[in-house]
Amino acid sequence: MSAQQRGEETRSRILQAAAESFAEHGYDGSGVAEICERAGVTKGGFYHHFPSKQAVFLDLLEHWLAEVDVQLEAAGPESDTVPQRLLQMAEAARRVFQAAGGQLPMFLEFWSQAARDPEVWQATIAPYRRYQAFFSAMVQAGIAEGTLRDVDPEAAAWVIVSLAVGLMLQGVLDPQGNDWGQVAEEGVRMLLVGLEKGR
Amino acid sequence: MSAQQRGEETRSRILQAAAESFAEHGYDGSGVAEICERAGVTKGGFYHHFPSKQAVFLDLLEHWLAEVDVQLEAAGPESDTVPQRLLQMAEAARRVFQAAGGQLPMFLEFWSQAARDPEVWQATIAPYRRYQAFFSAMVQAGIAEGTLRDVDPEAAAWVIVSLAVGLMLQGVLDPQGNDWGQVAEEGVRMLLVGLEKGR
DNA sequence: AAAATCATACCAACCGGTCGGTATTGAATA
DNA sequence: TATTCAATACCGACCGGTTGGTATGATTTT
Repeated sequence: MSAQQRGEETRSRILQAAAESFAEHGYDGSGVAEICERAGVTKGGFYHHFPSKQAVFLDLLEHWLAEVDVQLEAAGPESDTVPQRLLQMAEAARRVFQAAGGQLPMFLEFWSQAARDPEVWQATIAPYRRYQAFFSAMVQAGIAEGTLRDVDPEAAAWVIVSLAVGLMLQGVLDPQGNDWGQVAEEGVRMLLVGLEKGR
Repeated sequence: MSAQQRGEETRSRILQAAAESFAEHGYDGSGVAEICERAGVTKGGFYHHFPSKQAVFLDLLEHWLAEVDVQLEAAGPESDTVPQRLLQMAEAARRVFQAAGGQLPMFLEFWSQAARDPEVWQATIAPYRRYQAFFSAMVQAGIAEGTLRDVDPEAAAWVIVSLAVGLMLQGVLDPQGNDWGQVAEEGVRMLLVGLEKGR
């Protein structure tokens, strides 16, 4: 195996180990030593690949945000009406909840770090506004195509994002407490009753 | 001043100092030394009143949960119809957001700790289920009084709680980004369009 | 005098990060 | 093909500083 290839493999092992550790003990609660142990690397190796613990965290954050963007765009504009697309996305949420598995607590770590570290905040909140804009445009399209009432797209988008964030947070805190995918679906359905034109 | 009174005063000063510190730097980021300095007490005093740092945290958590219960019951059953009460609570949210002020980040700390510490989790999630039950009963009452459609009360309650949690989280992360009180109001209004009977 | 309240001094454990050095690789050279 | 040599990947001991927590003594109330 080439040295370069081996290096990248080690790097990704560190990332995964860090993700697990952060999810389990939080950012502050995770020591570099423990991450190294999980990854089968020593501190020397760790600091060869990353300049600091925070750098690993930011790397993880970026990876995940990119993933969300992909998932959002996946419910592409080529399919049916806006209400149908919204429902599709709610159904997709169920899959996301299962796929994310034990990694979900990482979100909480992102958020709680964002509340204090300006750099993390920037990286977390900026995409957030993109999501809001995304849904705002979607609602606007729905109004234009005549499937949605003439509501304020901005406001509607914020409500959708809030609902999504709330579901996520509850899914993290109480994964066994409910079928959160189903709650997402029913939530969107209820909102749609209020948003859809006619009936 | 009696010794007992002075003791209690010191105790509450420690609590408030801890709340500020936790909100600012997070649980792990807050040192006992800093809390003591803020409270004008030394470690001796601190550990006289509390057995550990975590004990202070749990105390704070309980205090706040009790406060939420009070606020919930305050939108009492003596007033008007269920839709009107829901809107009132949304309006109240605006006041809560302003009143809580810098203390809001504490919530995030509660949540992120709950994801890891079983004891904190128990104390956080149990009341949660009470809130859900509260709204479920409220929706049921609305159906009974004929102001709400015949929806599934459980599901509707989860949606409401999710929306509330999502708003709270966003209010914490991006206080300047929006008038979250207004978003709460519009969100409830939109939901109500879907829930209310007739029109 | 007994109990409560707080101060001072201190400790063992742990933290993120550094650093001098080694092992492995792969291309250039002979 | 054999040898050299620099670059990359990694090791592990170590450092200054901080942490939550303790042990004990002084002072005041009851």
